[in-house]
Amino acid sequence: MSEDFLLEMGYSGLTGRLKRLSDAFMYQTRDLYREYDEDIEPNWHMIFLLLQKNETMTVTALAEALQLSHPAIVKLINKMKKKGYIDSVVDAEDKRKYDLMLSQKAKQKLPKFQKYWEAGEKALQELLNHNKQLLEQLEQLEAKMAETDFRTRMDKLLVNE
Amino acid sequence: MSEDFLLEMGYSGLTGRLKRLSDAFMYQTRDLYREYDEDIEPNWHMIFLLLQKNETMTVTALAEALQLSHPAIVKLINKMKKKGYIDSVVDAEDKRKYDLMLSQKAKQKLPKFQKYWEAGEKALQELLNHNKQLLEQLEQLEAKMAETDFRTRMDKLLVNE
DNA sequence: TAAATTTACGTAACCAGTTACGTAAATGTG
DNA sequence: CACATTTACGTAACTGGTTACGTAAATTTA
Repeated sequence: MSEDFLLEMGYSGLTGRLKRLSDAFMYQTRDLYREYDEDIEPNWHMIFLLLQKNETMTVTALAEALQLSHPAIVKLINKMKKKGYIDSVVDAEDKRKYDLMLSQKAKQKLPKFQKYWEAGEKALQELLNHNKQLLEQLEQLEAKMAETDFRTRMDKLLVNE
Repeated sequence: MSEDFLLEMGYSGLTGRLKRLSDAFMYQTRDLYREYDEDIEPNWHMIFLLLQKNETMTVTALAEALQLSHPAIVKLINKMKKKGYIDSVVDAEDKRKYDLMLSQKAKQKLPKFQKYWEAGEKALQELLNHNKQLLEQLEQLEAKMAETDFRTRMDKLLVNE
């Protein structure tokens, strides 16, 4: 038996391999943060960047930008608040909304965090042989999924069989 | 603001995009199974295939073949047992081990399941434009990660800075 | 302007993984 | 052969997502 069954399985193994890879990146990044005693999580990265770029954003705006569900953002934000990285105020014009922004602590720590993020980016570039082929392939796949998603394609294939 | 921040972020967005993609495949496949009233989960696919190929396997053997932790396999297997797809007997020679195998129900349902899996494979081929470039790119990435993982590469880059 | 609808956010319950720890069986060793 | 070590599996607690449902504020509409 081979050492990696998913690799053997060609197309059918793809989804599992994507999962394994994304998990590996996440766990390894988290390990590194812990080793360096930083109380941040890997998936906060993009939240930090978005709030750095946009000053204030709402839960919904973050969810759209990252294409996650709003409860996912709520969970993230609550943890970041608990650690003191996020401040929020009720929106003046729409009391349903919270305007989220980086705290002083976050702004102060950002330069340090940036070093980790840069290291991550460089490590990724190494892993991808400094070319964007994988990125481009993924972009094509994402575009195709946006046209007609996996579910719908399976459905059609099952019906037309 | 762009509609997809991760896409904008190049290398840094990659890990999030892998996560999104693998989640999308999983959720959409699960939806399809539910629509067709099949009480199976997406991640059982490879377990079914492995047990079809190998007759009996232990928890550890499955974990190695799929490169998952053993508790992950235990959880999977318990659910599959609960649904009656897996039988297990204590190994005759080593009482710590369970020999896992497909139940009669599983064997009988396999041809039906195979149709879903084939549809999934075809849908994936469509999404990949019937070429294996993405698979190959991923394989290279996996090989590089096996050489020196992401964590170690980040570490080096941080130290040498 | 009153009522219906939509939007923003929160909560609960679920699924998929992980690491850390514990126990019992098998194996290695003095 | 007794004891120490390793291996196989199980359980608990955690992270990261999801969908489904509820509530309050804003907006639309009759």
